[in-house]
Amino acid sequence: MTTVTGAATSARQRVLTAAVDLFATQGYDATSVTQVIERAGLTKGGFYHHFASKDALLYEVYGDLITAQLDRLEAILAKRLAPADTLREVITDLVVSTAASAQRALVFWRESHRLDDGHTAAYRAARRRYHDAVRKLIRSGQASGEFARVASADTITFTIFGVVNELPLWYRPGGRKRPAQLATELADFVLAGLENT
Amino acid sequence: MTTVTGAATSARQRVLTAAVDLFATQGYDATSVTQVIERAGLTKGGFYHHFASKDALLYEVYGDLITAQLDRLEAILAKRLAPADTLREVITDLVVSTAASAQRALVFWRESHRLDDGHTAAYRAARRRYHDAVRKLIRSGQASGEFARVASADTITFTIFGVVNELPLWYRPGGRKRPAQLATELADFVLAGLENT
DNA sequence: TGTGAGACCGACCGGTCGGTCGGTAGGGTC
DNA sequence: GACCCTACCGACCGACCGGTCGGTCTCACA
Repeated sequence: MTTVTGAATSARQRVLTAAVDLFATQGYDATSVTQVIERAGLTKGGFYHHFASKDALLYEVYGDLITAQLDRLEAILAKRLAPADTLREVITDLVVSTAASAQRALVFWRESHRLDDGHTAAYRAARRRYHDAVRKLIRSGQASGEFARVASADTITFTIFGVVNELPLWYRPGGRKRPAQLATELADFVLAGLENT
Repeated sequence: MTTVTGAATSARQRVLTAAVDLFATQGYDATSVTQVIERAGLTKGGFYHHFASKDALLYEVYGDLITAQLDRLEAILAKRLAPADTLREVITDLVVSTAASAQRALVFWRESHRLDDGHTAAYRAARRRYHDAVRKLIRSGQASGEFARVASADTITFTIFGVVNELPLWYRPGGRKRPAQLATELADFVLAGLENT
């Protein structure tokens, strides 16, 4: 009922915004299409004119976030910096971009297990691609002797993605720490753990 | 329909087992009571004879996992070991106990946002208690100079719980690495990052 | 043999869900 | 003015949801 947005935003955009809000706070299943359209200020018919299904909406919520991250990953790798510098840049980008889209990241990540069909298989593949790149990076750093072998590349990779994926759960945009500072701290900590003494 | 269990298991236990399985793979909302009872091999009436509601079932799934973890935390803290040794024991217990109850941990943690009522507020409090204890431990280690100040205690705490909470997503009981080894690697890595050089 | 209690059954309830569809309002084009 | 197309409306649909309830079966104990 209460249309939140101003005059000029498109119905489609209003639906997306409302859906992210509701999905993030209530979860996907617990949010009805009716709730979404009430907040977005349109009707069932209008909704289904723009979106094929409720699932399609969830799919779109995540949208290009992961692919944009992947693009920037490739750009960082292309610079061919030393492993430590590469890893620092990768971690920083992950933290900053996840914090910037915290709500969307939260929704998709919490709900992604429901989406094993072809639609989202692409997203999961992208996710794995990112994961593999980081692991390979750590492994090569360990092979060259730049990184310590204190733990396996797998475990360290899971650790990095663990924090990053959970970040939407505790990060608050207005909080004391800026994303850039979080990123620096995390990179410092990870690289300290990898330091070859 | 297909009752998975043998003869002697109680209906109540069969329901719990079936529910954890289904919740873990499909999510709580997407799993109907009918699905649960079909797998457990009883009927609606039987289910509601044992459980007050579907919510109560979710509540029970997590059961005493977190409180048992909390008890062991207190036991470890009571030993009053050096921060590094304490942290190692804490991490080991977290990893091993989470791996041992991976499915249950996954369900509760993914679904816990739905449970803001009094029932589960206690669980969230326990979780926070654990979180605070680890942070305090790191902070005191940093204050005494045993740990490096490479990153804030907050960030390091979030990192530890990040991996642990995500562990149910990638850990496979039959996998190559035993939980104890994972725990050792993680503790090694964290402590390497905290080492004061 | 009688009786009471717990375990369990299954038809049924009101309500809500995601999704459909015939219709309309308005603007661009010829 | 006739036409189409896109955006949007809202009453409606069948399916299924969580939960109820009167009843049955079994068995311990009297």
